[in-house]
Amino acid sequence: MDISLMLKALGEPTRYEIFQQLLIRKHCVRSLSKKLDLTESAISQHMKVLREAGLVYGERYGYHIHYLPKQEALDELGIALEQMRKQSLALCRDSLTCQCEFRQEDVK
Amino acid sequence: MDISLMLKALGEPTRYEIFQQLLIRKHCVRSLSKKLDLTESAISQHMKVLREAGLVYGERYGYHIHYLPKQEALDELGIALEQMRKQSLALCRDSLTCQCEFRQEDVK
DNA sequence: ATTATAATTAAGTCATTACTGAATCAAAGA
DNA sequence: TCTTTGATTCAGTAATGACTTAATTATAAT
Repeated sequence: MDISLMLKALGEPTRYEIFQQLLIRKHCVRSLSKKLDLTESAISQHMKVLREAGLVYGERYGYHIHYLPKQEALDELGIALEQMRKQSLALCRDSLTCQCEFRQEDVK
Repeated sequence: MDISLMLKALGEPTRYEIFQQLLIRKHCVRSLSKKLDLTESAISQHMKVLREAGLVYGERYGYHIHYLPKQEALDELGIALEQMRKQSLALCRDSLTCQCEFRQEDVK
């Protein structure tokens, strides 16, 4: 799974809001469209992005499709972030500096 | 701190790459510019976005400014994600369905 | 003070993308 | 099978934003 792709999907404010709504309860496209005051078309397109990032999936109930967050995606994201957190802590401890190999004379 | 803003900042592939580099060691703008093959101007603009999202900060050493990740930001992001993970788990357990209040006849 | 250097800002361009309305599709229910 | 309904796709538009070059700023070193 592609962390960068997930972040890109969630980095769009409307999609982040959609995702937050899905964490409260499952929603169909129309329900989200009403709640966020956007066309069903717009919501559907956002769902596609979220789906392709592996963040959500849909279950059909009669006429509706209920979308909900994908647990494994959140697990993966959590793991990735925990790793970053640890890397950052290590960096603080070791205080590795950039040697800044490049001076102006090298540039031209 | 604004989670959505952080996700937006990291959601851009180049900025994500920059941030990954900063997790390895501190970098100045020129160093990143060489590594990612972008102008210093472009890097500087990305740094501004990352800085304003609270994800990085800079320390001056002589002529250079060394940028590095901000620990608290990663902590906050981690906490937010852990909460999402738990919400998602609860949702699975309770299987709260969308009532789908809106039918076609309501729409027009 | 003057000079050197890295970083930032400004202005403009091009590509990406979020959105709408209309048309189409796919599954459900009769 | 035929109809209904929700979701998706298509085509086009407007806004956003990533990037470049050139100009400017701010700090450091002499």
